Amino acid sequence: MVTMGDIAKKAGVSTVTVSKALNDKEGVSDEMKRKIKQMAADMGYRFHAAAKSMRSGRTNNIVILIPERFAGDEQAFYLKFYRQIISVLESYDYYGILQILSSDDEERLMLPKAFLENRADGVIVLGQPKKEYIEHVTKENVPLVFLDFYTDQLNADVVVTDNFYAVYELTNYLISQGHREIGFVGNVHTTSSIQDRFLGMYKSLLEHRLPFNERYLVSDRDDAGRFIDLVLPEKLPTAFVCNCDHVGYLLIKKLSDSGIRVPEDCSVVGFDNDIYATLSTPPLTTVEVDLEEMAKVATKRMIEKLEGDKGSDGYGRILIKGSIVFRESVKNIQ
Amino acid sequence: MVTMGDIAKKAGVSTVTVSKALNDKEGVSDEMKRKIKQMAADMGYRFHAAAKSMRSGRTNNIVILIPERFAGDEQAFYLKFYRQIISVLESYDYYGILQILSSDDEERLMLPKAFLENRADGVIVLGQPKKEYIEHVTKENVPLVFLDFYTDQLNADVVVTDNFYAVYELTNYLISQGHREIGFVGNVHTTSSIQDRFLGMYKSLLEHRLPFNERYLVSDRDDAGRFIDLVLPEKLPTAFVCNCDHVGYLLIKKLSDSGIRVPEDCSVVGFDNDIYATLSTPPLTTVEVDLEEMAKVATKRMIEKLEGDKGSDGYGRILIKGSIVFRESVKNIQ
DNA sequence: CTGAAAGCGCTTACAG
DNA sequence: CTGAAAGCGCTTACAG
Repeated sequence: MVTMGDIAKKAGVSTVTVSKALNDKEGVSDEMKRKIKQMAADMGYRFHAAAKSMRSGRTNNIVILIPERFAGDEQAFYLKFYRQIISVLESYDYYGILQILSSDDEERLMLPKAFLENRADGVIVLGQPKKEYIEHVTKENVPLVFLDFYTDQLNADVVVTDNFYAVYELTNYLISQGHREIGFVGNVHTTSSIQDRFLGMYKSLLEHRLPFNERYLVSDRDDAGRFIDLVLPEKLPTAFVCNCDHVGYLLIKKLSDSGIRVPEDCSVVGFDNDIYATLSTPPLTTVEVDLEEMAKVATKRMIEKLEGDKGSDGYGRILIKGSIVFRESVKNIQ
Repeated sequence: MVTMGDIAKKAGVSTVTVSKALNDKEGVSDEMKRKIKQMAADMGYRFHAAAKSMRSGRTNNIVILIPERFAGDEQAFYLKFYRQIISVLESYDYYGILQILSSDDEERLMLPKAFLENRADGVIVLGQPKKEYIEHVTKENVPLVFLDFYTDQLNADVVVTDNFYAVYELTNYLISQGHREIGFVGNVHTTSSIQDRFLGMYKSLLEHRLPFNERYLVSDRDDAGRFIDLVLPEKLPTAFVCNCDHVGYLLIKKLSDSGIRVPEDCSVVGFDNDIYATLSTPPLTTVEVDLEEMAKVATKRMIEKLEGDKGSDGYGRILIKGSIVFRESVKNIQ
């Protein structure tokens, strides 16, 4: 291993000078800097993060903590999220250490091991852990950002997609296409995302002074989150808002099997713009979440906290806008 | 921050004793160990990875390097792979730092930054980079394991799925179901995986003294890997081996559109057992790759290299068996 | 069983 | 513009 000391010896200077030169600090002549950098390159010198970290007390690593049950998802949504995050981190010279939060560790309120070993400066929690876990981790002295879920903890930084507003807009669109009888597919008691999506639809109906018919509320999963068979109401609305594309896909299958054509007899919209939106026939009008922007905002927030621009104190809940993707699953029935 | 020194002061011993106690080394009375551990817990002591790393010269971090073009994949196959790897790493008290290899860095033969900064002890390359990159990285003094692709570098550790043998078995199965005219869908010049899958089929045909009809070879993508429209041969074989499920899915669509029923008129098999295998009608008989085992073997190999059980020297190419998943896309035509 | 000393590779604060 | 000294938190090798 080549150290600054080795370069110093060879160059006939002190390690202090080498350190200054390689870090482009003042107090070394340009000529000397050039020479030292050249030597470092020739000798295959590599920085030693641990030594730097010892002095600064910072590691430039961030833990990304994903509860186990979200990391097994077929579509790897959270892993894609993680991939966005590390790209942003890298642009700030940070690294992201992924840790999966096992249900065991979640139960026992264990902080991520990488953080406990001082391998990381902060933790981005990606996906909603149990309430007690959130409370516990908030109490510890851990720089935290919560990503993609709410919490009612006051002293928390939260970045979420604007579920509410996106479905509000989506429903406005349905109404602009002449729909007055609108249903919702989803169990509003499983996650706050689904609940907010439901409420977004509800707000749009309220604003247009349209009633919501409880019989048009179709559950798609049990309270534990497992999909159940969809039960269609006897009389159908002219359009369904589905809480996600996967369920939109299943609903269209169900409707087709009953001889009901989409969108001719019934319109359907989804949420996520994932693979199910393009695989269904017809492809779904849906909402695309802005993963990249969410990752960017959450990461920036974390780095602000760590590098302590003290002006940017206080906590915040940041909502990131999604965008509607128009496809062929909605009919204008005006 | 609490240090060993703080604990030592409070306990009235030296840091050496604290270090020994917390690391469960010999030379401290059980009574004292218990007391020190209790104090450490009470005081919220956290290990300091950087300090340990300075002495040992090791970080217990591994870089997982994925070329950019594999990390954008819709199904996030490589990210799922990464997720398996970190689970194995964690069980050995290691951490995985994901780095995406940009085409720029690939062109300029840049080693992953986390490695250059001595943040990691080794690199697992996941997914095939350019030939020049592989050559360069092999020459540098980096502990390396290549995962999920071949290289003709002799001094390399390689862990791949046994594409060849799996498709050989899959084709044997087709033949056992009475098929004699068997086609292949895939461009054999894009990746070594596809090539090996083709050769596995070919071996099975050879063994059964069946000819391979060049007209049954259907290309599915251009040499750059982009999907192209499938062109069916005028006369169809009784079965097609597809190089992946996605193409199997597309082929079945194509056949259905031409009024050809699967499996009644033509059987189809795929590879990967991904979402396309279950989404196609009928669902595909296919090969499931053993991600978990591959991750386990690759990770173990890396740790062996680092912890230098010198007996386990030398390099190897390790093939991991997949398994056939039987579904409804093959007809017995005996 | 316990501890004083040295050192891992670097940077900061100070002196020249 | 350059460098000697101290220290970041820990562990190893040695002495008692």
